[in-house]
Amino acid sequence: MSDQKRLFLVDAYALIFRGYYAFIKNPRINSKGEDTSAIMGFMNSLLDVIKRERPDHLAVCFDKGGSADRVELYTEYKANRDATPDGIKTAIPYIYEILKAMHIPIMVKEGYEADDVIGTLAKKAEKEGYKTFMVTPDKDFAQLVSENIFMYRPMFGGGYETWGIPEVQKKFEITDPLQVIDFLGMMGDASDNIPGLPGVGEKTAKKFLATYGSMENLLANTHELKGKMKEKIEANGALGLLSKKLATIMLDVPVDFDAKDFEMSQPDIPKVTEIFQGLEFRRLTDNFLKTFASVNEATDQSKAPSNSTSTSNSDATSSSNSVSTSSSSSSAGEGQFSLFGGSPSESTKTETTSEFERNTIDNTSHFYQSIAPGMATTLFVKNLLNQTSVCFDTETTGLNPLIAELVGIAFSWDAGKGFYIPFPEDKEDAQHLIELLRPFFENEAIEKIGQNLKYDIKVLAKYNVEVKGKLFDTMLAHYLINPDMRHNMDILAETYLNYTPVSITELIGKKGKNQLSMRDVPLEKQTEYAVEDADITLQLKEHFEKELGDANTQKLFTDIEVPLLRVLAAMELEGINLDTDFLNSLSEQLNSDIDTLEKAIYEAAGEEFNIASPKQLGIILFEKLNLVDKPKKTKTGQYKTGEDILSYLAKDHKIIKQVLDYRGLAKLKSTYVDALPLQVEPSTNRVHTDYMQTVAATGRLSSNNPNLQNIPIRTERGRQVRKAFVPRDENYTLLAADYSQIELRIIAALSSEETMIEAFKNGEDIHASTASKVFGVPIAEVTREQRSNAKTVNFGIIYGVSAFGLSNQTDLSRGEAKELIDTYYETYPKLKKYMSAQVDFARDHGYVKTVLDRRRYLKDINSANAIVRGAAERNAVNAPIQGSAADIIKIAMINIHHKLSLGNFKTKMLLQVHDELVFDVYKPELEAMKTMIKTEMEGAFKMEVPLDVEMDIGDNWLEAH
DNA sequence: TTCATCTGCAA
DNA sequence: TATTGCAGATGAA
Repeated sequence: MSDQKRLFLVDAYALIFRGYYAFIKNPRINSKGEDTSAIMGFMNSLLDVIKRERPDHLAVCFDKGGSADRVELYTEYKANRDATPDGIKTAIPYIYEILKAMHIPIMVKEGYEADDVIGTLAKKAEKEGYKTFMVTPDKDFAQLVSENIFMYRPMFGGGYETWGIPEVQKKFEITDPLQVIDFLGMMGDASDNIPGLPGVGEKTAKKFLATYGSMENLLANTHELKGKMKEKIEANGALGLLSKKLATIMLDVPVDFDAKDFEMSQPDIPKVTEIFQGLEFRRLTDNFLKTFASVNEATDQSKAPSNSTSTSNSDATSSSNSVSTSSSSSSAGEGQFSLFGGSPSESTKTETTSEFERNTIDNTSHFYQSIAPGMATTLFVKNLLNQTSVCFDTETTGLNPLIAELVGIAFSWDAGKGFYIPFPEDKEDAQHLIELLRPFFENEAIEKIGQNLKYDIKVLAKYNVEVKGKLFDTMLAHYLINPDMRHNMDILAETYLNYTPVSITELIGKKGKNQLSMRDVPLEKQTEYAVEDADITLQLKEHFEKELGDANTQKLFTDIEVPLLRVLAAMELEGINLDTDFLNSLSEQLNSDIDTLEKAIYEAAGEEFNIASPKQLGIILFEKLNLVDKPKKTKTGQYKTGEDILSYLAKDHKIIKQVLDYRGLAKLKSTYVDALPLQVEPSTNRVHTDYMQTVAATGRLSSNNPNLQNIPIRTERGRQVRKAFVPRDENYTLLAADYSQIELRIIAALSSEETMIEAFKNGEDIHASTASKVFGVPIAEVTREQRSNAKTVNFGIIYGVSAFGLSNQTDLSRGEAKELIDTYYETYPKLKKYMSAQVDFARDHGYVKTVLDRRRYLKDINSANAIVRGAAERNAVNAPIQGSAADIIKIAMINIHHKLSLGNFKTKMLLQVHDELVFDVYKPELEAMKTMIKTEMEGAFKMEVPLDVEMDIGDNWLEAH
């Protein structure tokens, strides 16, 4: 490191936008209803830069009034930008105010963009011997990079990358950073509306630059090009030169660089604190205070380390002494920390080394420590067992719990403090170590806290360790607090603790080629990361425990979601047997049928093309064959070729049916027949789906890797796939049990619509019954078509269908559809009343709820935008119904799982498909299971309308229906 | 390689 | 201009 002075120039708007959108799924709203996401995001980045780099010179640059010069050159410049979101507009005055209070200079020049201001300042500073870092994610700045000017780019997932000349050369495949201008000029920039050369994208631009070096040289040598490309470029030379000008950052903005003005100085701490508190930034305030405390410290020492992590070694003997001391006086919870060397400062003073190296990460905000193997572990576990509530987090070699190996486990039971037990690679040693921890995990009296405990439970199950006792899963808690948001820990930490944890990407890199395994991460970093996660999770728990508040939500959490997590873990570990030979032979049949259709389609089209490409297919159908006068287009301007559109055209040309058939078979083959066998887990020879418990806003589960909730059933060909799902072996049979019309029963019960309730009580065919009533014919005389239309309305009602939607869905005209809906509501008046009551409830309370008081918040219910409001109103009706059905089957699953384990049955519950459960039934247990499952499912929730479960068994999933 | 779009499967 | 999901193929960047 040289003594060269360092200047940091921050591209304010770029970071503000970035910060704002980072929170877009979980916007930060304070108690005054202000959206503070943009301010928070920006301040996080700014403090992060200051903390990491401790710049001695710093300024923040804004745009003002756009670039007069560029707009003069090209009126369309940035013309297609969406309006700045309100959340950003309102943030700007605050950010100005904060920067002023922080004594950070704000650079802004009317009629210039921040790019130009930054560029000009960077070049001036360079002349005065400064090293400049441009803090921005915007790649356009790469053109300014020189020996003394760098880009300092925040990366997604945390961390920064610095781009110097070599990085820019590599990234853009050029020799001189100035060529970035030619690059941008050639390929254009959609976000700035810079046109670029038509038909030139990144690849071509790089190729051109490698050959010609510049835009001008390319245009002078177009004779060397050929074909369409030659024509296009020759015709658009002027456009290319214009684009280059637009992409050039100006270096002659009338601003002065006077080093004194840019020196970092002590902020007005009380003022900043006051503003932060007004905005309700609690953790950010702490972070701010700490950042400036450490900046001062660093300044004092003149040469500061680049981070605040320190390592020290100390021996196990000293800890063992402390252990005996404090376990004899194990009353005070706080005192137990003295086990491992007393207060942090005390522990770091210990300097004795031994083979038991210990890793202590200690800064002003936290104290994290890894536990050496041997004696220290035993002592640690002893301490662990004295706790009543502990947060833990497993670190493993991968995401698949069936094959993941433990790399370490972090524990925390006191905010800001925690411990990490690294695991040896050797399997026997690892098993030996986990045995030491078994008494903790299997202790019924200790509450276990975690984020996504289903994962940890599955990992530990592979080591034959059961996690017993009360559980608190922060992810599940937040799912109940606000199901529409996202629930990953990093976002929760940012939202609720104003804290940005070390991201996993920063630790092990992006997925793909060079991603590290957690094992390759140095112990110190593992400790910091893992314990931080446990620490944060613990703090989130404190937060959510209060926020779950409402007694009924507590109950839903404790009695449903948490117990269900164990049930799901068991089902996922169990997996299901798949007959891959069967699927392989199915694949071959499909192949030959697809081949035949393909040839027929090419024949009918008169040329070969990619049938699976909607773009190419659209051109064939609507431009070549001119099948429709005015084909519908998608919002991106492509022809719509969806099944609903094409099926109307089937009579016009034989190619349509062929295409539809082709699509059906190709879909079947690629999505199911060929994909499923690849999902068989080699170590178990079964398929293990992963149920997501916190994804669906209504309370449903979702399934992935693979998704076993969308296996075909409606078409003959498709349902063959179900034959591939088979029992464990010949001693077992598959049993499928599904709720009959559960959603309609729920809406009937919730609305107290007697007519419909009676029909269910009498065991009538509900769709025929509805048809009989709305069409005014005796139930025995209902035609097939009438029943089908009634069925469509019955389902449509649940989703809030319109006459338009219904007419699309059926053969009815718009008028007929409207009439049908009107008659429907006349037949079932209370249903209509119930629906408006739900919407009213949502307007008044901002949420709707299910039978178990699961809430869904509908922020758009009072929106001025009719489309947005309409969607919220449909949600107000649908969410309680779909959600209540989800609640009910969850109850059944928990009770059934409980009965299965109590009775030590060999029968296992394998799958859940929203209203259906699938079991691998041990044949001798069949009769008992039939009774038990039906009883539990039908008895899961009592309503005015009885629940009805249909079940069947078979040698595969299809037969079981 | 990554990402958005289109399409289509289930309840 | 019908709810909730997941995922494959394509094609642009």
